[in-house]
Amino acid sequence: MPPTLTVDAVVFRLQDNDLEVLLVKRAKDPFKGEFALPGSYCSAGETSTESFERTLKVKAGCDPKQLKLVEQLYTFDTVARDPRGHAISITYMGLGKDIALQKKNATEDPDFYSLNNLPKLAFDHEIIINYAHERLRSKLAYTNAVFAMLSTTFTLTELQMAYETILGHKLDKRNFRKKILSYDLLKETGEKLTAGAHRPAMLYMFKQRALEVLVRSLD
Amino acid sequence: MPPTLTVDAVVFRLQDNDLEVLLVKRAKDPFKGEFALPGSYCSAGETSTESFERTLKVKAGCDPKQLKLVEQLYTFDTVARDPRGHAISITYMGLGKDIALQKKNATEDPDFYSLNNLPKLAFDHEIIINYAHERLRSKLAYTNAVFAMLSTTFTLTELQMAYETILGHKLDKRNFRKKILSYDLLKETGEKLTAGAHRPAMLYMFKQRALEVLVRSLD
DNA sequence: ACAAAAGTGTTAAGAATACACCCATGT
DNA sequence: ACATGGGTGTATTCTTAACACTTTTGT
Repeated sequence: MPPTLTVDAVVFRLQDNDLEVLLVKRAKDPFKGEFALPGSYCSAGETSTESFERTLKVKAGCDPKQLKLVEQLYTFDTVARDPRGHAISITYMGLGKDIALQKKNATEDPDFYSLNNLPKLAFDHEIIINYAHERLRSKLAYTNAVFAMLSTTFTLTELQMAYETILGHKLDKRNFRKKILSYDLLKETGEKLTAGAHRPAMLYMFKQRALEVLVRSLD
Repeated sequence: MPPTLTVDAVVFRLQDNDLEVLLVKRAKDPFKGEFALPGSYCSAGETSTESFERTLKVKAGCDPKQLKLVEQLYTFDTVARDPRGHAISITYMGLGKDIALQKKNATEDPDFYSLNNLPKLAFDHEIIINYAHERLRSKLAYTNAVFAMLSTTFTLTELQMAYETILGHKLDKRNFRKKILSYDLLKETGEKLTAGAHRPAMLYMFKQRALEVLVRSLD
């Protein structure tokens, strides 16, 4: 008799220089009406990645193809975690940009909420979100993972702001540019972005929009 | 109907400047008689850590209290992973020193095997072992995790050899000593170890025999 | 006296940090 | 002409890496 197996999804996006996470309002007890991460039971014949994708579609009206990076986080289990009894939850983190939610197809009223102002959460979901945030922060330092949270093209200032938002502190402009360019991850598009009464900014793109691990760190 | 949930254990020890992993010979099909990581089904009412500990006791005659550090690795799942059908495996890594195996109480003939000379393994267990080895290598660089694989007291040469064995390459003696001492993790015991026709070596111990995360890396 | 491992410092190269002004544009 | 964000370089400190000889012991 195996324990109950569930999947929970931590989906992050950047919006207005804020890091936001996708939450739903639970349709059923326990914690009915409270905020929670989208989650559901795993079914036989389904990998946990497939359960993750199904959960996003059904519970949050979110097409998982919009996520540019998905990574398994950790498998949480304690007997007391879920008031219904012993549950084991495999958690995944997904990152995207401009993630659309088809609320009319979603069963649990999904929306994004700023990490700086989280509502009270069901289960141990606040712990899971903090774990995911910490993982994301540390990945920024040794991978190109930000690509998943930006448009295809972006200015160096936008890139720096993404880092600052996720890390939670300011970075030095000259040092940041020197370092990120030294990694040879970016290429100039040749296009410029004119955005107001000031000098236009060069638009860059990542050479690879797939996860790359760097030798030295960036923080 | 949830998928089958199992736990697999990767237990490492250092022996004669070799990194060794605990393997069993499977008592039952599938893969009967082949080498595998100790593993079993999770039961309801049991956390996965408890399943891990029970597995070690029953399958490998290994008292889990001998492990000085235990860490969850990853949850592997693919439909094809186990010929019996869909299985999900939560994997744990355990580290110890002088790990005793009570073979007469073990159901599956446990023993340690060098990572440099692994037999053919059942399931995807070779992948899991490589994943664990990689995790261990990277943990050496930013934590004091080696403590779990050494005696309470040790010489700096022993410590360096532990690093070299796990990392798989030589380190510079003077730089290694300078760096490891600069972290302030070690204290001199005042005792010396006389071990042959040469100058005796100072014995050190870790100030904390629990996981600590360092600011800068050691490699 | 010799063999064997323990112990020890310096120099050079590279990486990280701190820091301030000119440039291109819109109004 | 002025306000706004874009773009750039240097000096200092810290970290890493390379490298060889003396010390203490047992036989």
